[in-house]
Amino acid sequence: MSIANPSTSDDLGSSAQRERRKRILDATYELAKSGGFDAVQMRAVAEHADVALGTLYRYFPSKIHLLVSALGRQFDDAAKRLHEREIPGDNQADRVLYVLKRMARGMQGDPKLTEALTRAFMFADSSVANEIHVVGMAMTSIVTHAMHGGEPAEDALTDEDVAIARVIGDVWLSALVAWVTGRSTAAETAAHMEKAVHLILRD
Amino acid sequence: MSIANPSTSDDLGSSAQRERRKRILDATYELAKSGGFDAVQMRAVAEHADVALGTLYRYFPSKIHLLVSALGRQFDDAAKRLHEREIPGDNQADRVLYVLKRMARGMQGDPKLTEALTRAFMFADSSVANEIHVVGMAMTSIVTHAMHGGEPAEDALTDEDVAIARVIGDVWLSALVAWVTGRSTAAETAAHMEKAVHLILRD
DNA sequence: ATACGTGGTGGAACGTGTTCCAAATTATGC
DNA sequence: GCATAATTTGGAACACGTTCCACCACGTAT
Repeated sequence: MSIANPSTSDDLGSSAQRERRKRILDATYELAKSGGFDAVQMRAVAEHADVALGTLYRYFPSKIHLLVSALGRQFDDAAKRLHEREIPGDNQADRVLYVLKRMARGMQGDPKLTEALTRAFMFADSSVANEIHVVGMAMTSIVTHAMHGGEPAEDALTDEDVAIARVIGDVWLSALVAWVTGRSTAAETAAHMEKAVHLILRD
Repeated sequence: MSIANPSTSDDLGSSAQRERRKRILDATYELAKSGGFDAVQMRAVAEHADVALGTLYRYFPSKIHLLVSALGRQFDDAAKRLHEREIPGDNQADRVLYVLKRMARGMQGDPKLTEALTRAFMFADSSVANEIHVVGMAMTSIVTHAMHGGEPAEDALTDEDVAIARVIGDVWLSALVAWVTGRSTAAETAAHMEKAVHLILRD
């Protein structure tokens, strides 16, 4: 078995294999985007990516792994993009809210995709720990980066900072689930996040 | 269709129907307790509750409805039990933590059950809104009750109180998911909750 | 008492995630 | 180039959630 840990994107595999892996994630992305969680059917993904079903399962041992990996790729991209710029805002709360709203806007632009990825994330069990960890890291990194104003002084991260970022991430995740599952509107979600961030980050 | 809204426990149905409903929820509970989410198989629930599969689906239109209803029943019970007593602790944070730890202990005693109910809750979509609402209400009520020290002055609930309780509930849910899915240990979860509550409730 | 209608029963059937396997293809060491 | 191992393929098969249907049981109005 040569494909051991597909969660870290850089390592492993011949170029043909990296190609296949990318095709699979792209197909997942497309299907999720147009039809949400239910539309990401393993047979459809395989067909779309032009691999056999067995191969798909060799690369991603379950639908959940597949979707969470796709989510990880997306979060990584988002984190990378955000790290390139300074975050506007005069205090931590404003900057964090700026970033969260930015991400929320992106997600609301692709509700089906967001639904698929969020559901998968919430449903994942410990066998998906690696992939989940990637997502959690990206999330925390995004929030702490915003807290610090986008300055590259990332080394100044205290435990306190990380704890705060994790709490905000938790609230964000819950709010996301509520929105994704149709239990609250985008506006309610935004208001709730605003309240929460001000509660947690009282500069 | 006479069984319209089984989420509010009091209404509807002949005694034979209430009986059936209870048997179904009990069977769900037992199966979840011993085998978790995967063990709650609709055929097994039906057999255990001694009803036909079709009948089960008439009472609960999906596995998710079923599990979330079971969760609602459990939260209601927990809320009722907690409302009967005074909550020890000198400030809001202590009291809330007391309650959360109490609930956590209960849940850790039945990890499989907790896993089943939490997964279902996270996976529920808008068609389960009623049942979800019951759970959310119970959760908020538990936290606000703790904040106010168990005094029956529940009328003094401000919007602020409710918002705070909802944020705490969010963090709790995220922490619960992390624990249930094996991404964090019970101790980590407890520490995280402690941190979060102190962050949010600085008396 | 009888007929009617609502709800329950038993079981077949379908869709989709997942597993498995033999054959075909590709990669690797000599 | 060839032998051998590893990977991919195509497709069958299985499990479980869900749907459907023909039939039965029981309470109620006439």
